[in-house]
Amino acid sequence: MTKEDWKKYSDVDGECAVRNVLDRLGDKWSMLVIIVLGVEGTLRFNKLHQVIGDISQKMLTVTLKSLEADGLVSRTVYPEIPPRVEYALTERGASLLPHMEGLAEWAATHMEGIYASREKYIGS
Amino acid sequence: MTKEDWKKYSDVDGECAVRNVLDRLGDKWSMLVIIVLGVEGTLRFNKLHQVIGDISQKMLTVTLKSLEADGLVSRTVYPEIPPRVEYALTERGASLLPHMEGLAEWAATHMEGIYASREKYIGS
DNA sequence: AAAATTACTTACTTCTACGTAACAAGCTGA
DNA sequence: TCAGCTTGTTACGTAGAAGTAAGTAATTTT
Repeated sequence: MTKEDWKKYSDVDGECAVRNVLDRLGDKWSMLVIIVLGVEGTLRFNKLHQVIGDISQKMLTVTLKSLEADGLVSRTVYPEIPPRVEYALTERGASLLPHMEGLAEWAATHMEGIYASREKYIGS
Repeated sequence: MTKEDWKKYSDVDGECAVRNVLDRLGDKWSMLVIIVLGVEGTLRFNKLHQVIGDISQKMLTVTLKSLEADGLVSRTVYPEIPPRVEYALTERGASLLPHMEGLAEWAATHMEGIYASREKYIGS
């Protein structure tokens, strides 16, 4: 990726597609949902809720909707009573997994040093 | 990365180091600042401000401080008048660059399909 | 007839990230 | 003497992100 390629990521005109796409993944839960679906495979709503643990029901639905809108997660409804809805990564969502794994591995590798830095740092 | 490895990323007890580290990078400006410093090399405050274009002065200082606290960016003050302060990536910050490039390339590749998905999607 | 199940929705409140604009320090050149 | 340069800080306000808790629908179980 060259210097020229990167120029376009600072959107002076407010129209940077890359930033627009990544902003959605930068919220509190999207990455985690993708990772969990990637690791566990297809999951129902309540199971997802239980695996993540500390997400509220509302934020789980909101996050899933946004991921579904972007075509990263598929939603399959089985018209039974009580209802059954299964969530899974789409191909596009799965293609994102390696990058998230890369980031997470980086974080796991460096977190000790980062914590040490934070403690030493005296903000003005 | 195995299933067991990922288990720890859902922090039921509120203590997930990976999430703690990545949360700082998920804000509006951190990734962009790292990318710009990675591409352009060492930069002074005002130059950084000008290259990014649409960041406020306050958010640039806040973002830089947080990156400095985490040891991702170095800050060098030259005691001159008017002052000169240079920012650059540390080794740790530079080690993050490939992952960001990976993400950005993924976004550039998929943004067209994602935009199409968003338009087709009818949220309830 | 009451309670449980599943997958949500809605209303309300709280929190925090971010933006704007003014001010500050300390020397320099007009 | 006074505006101007660079790198910030401070006070203040707001929009949107996120949390809480209750409600809903349709059916089976007790």
